[in-house]
Amino acid sequence: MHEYPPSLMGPIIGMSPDKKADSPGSQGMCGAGTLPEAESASSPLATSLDRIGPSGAVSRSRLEPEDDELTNLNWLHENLLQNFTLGDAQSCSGPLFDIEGSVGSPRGHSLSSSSSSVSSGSPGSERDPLKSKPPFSFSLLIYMAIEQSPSKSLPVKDIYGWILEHFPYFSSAPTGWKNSVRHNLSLNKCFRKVERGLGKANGKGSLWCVHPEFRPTLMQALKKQHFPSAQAFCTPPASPPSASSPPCHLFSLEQGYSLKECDFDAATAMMLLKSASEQNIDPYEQEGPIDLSRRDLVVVSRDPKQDHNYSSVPVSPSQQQTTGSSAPTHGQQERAGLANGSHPPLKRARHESKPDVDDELKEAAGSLLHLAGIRTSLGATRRKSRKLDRK
DNA sequence: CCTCCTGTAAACAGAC
DNA sequence: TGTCTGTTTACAGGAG
Repeated sequence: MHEYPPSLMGPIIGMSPDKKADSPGSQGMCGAGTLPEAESASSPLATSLDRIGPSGAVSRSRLEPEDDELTNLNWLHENLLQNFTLGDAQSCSGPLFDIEGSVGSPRGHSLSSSSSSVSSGSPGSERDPLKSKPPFSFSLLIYMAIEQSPSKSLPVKDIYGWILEHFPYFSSAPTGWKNSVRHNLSLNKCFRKVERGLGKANGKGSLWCVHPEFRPTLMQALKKQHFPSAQAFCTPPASPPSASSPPCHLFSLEQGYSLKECDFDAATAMMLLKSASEQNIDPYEQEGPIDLSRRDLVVVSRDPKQDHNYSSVPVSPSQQQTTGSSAPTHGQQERAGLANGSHPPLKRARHESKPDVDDELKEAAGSLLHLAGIRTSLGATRRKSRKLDRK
């Protein structure tokens, strides 16, 4: 049985119907939402949005690294991953992992029938990475998008943009994926809605951010999700890959990034590390606004207990531990249970076994550090400064 | 076979 | 009014 963290599993989800109660009127603490929109009047999220075209098209790829983004995926991609591209990756030979994991896609069905489903194509046939379906679930895509944003929060539109930018596959996919994204945001507990200041004056909708409590989970899921089949080829994080003896399996990202999947895993580790370090300063654990650097954001629903559920049945923490047995229908149990955090006992327990997660985090972080130190001194430096910034 | 997770479609309401 | 956003329900398919 795979160990997808329950929280990541499906309707891991986060917002509960209570969410509705959260809406404008009852946004509780955040409702006030009227944060001093310190931001450039034009955009509360200027730091992140200003790089995004009006149409939502993100032009972040050419991103000039921002101090603010020291820990986000941008630098990771740019520095860590790209280094791989420029580095020995090219000299590597071996199975080319397309984005779908040609060696065995974890998930068979493609996003859409129209997709240039690599899996359906004969080997060797058009395996255009740019058109391949990402090996990540929407949850992870969203997660990455949010995490890589300077403010650690993005409006759906920007999430779309990020996904489109990094996974061109979606640009040619039916728009249904957007629905899926929204669906995920709403359902997935890992994501929390944040109210923008100025009463949405700067755009529709709210900002979405990752619930800190689920970061490790997401990290883990990310780590596990990208190439399940590839793990067999990869050296476990425990043994930090050295520059000289890393498994050489190429993994081509849509953007043209080419990296060894093991390295990619290391990238994940990067995130893990970052995540771990950020846990202590997570906005959610603060009394104030969610973002350390941005006080213009207000958590719409920050209570981890304020779980999402389809059935509108509030679940108390204690219930979360024991529920899962009194579910109506299969489907509903599935959803209500996961959605509202009342994961089935087993899963719930798994999710709560933080020590395990921590170990994983540490383990991954360990290899990550090696990689960071060896391959991306810049990244390390940035992360460091980022940390300082946060303080 | 069953359960769970994920993706997709669709309906609907509210906000802009 | 049309579009976007957010929520919810339902269902299908794959994996464990």
